Amino acid sequence: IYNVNRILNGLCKGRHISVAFDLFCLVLKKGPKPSVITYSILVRCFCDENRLDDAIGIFEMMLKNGKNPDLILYSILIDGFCKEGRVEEGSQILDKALKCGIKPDAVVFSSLMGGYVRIGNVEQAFKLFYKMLKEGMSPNVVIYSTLMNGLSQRGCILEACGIFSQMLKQGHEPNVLTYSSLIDGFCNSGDLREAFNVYEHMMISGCAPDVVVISLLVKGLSNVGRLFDALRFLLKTAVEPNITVYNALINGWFRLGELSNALKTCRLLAVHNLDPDAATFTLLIKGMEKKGRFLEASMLFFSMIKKGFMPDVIAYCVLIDGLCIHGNVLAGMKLYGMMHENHIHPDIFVYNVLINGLCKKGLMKEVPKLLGKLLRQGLKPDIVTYNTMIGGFCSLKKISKAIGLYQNLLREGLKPT
RNA sequence: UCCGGAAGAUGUUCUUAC
Repeated sequence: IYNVNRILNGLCKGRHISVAFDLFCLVLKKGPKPSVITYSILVRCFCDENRLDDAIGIFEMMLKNGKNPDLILYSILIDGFCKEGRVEEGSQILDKALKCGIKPDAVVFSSLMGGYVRIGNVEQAFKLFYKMLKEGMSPNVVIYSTLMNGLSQRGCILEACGIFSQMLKQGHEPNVLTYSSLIDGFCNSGDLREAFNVYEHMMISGCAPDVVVISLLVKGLSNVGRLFDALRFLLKTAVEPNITVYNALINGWFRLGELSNALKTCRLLAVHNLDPDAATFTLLIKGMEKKGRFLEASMLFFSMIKKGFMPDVIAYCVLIDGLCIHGNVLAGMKLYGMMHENHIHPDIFVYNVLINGLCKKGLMKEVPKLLGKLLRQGLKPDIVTYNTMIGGFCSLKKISKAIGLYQNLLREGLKPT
């Protein structure tokens, strides 16, 4: 079974899910008897594919076959739920594990904390952190970095620094991920000087920056219009930039409205043997829209398809938005239909963009149809949806309708912005 | 003789009062 597990794991890591599953079924029938690790590999595999139901299915099959899950298997499941944003269910799984006498370790805590950070609930992540301390566990660098990351992306850079020094005091060595959280935090709070100080510091401490760190700094400079500083920085660093770094530059040029420099940067990609990705196309589409060049935006979208890139949900969203803002909601709806044909599931952003298009045209009667569709898809109107509709009713002077919606959103537990 | 588990980067929607 040891060797079977190795093969299974290889297949899963290589995303050959159906082959892996066939092998698994074969093993179930003909032996050798699968171990907890065998099941764990499959559970992990389905979690990575966002197929939590199937993951649970394997888990239950294992129970039926008389095996007891261990800490790592629980950890895989918990992490799977957390990564899907279903942290509460993740912690329910932990409760189950506790009842079986399994003690969570730092990995389990970090999964849950990461899950809370992902849904924007840093407070809850901290509660878990304190719980760890109370239980006498010592947090490791992953735990600290997760917290720092949550704080940084919330704009709480001072608190992130506090956690950082706490980590140092406990004798933990920061790594490149730890530093990147700090750098991101300083960039987001507009303190590029400090961001670069951290960068210098990490290099002096013998921690080599990677392309993510470079991209953070390039983004930081680009987003405040310091494109030439960004370029100068790229020349100095030994790290080979990737497409994400170039996209940050392209974004920066577009923010400045410098279409020609944005396009020049795109042409540089070929020189450096880099291929544009979906984000590159989206940036270009959006950039064209900002210049009012809607036809070219649409053409880019279709040339993207011609070049073999399937537009993702964000690319659709940007183009639909452009069309709607341009007043062509009908074309937007057409693209919305096209998404279904291509098996791209519209998300709440797409619906908000379409609803915005309808509201701006005063077509409030059409909105409920879209609401019905998003609900049937298992989506929920968010605060942006409500704001958009409220704005639509207000501009039609239908204040009572607007107030009705406002009360509705409060009832849904949404926070007005 | 390490068969399974955790953290970081680019693109999208509403609002944001001179």
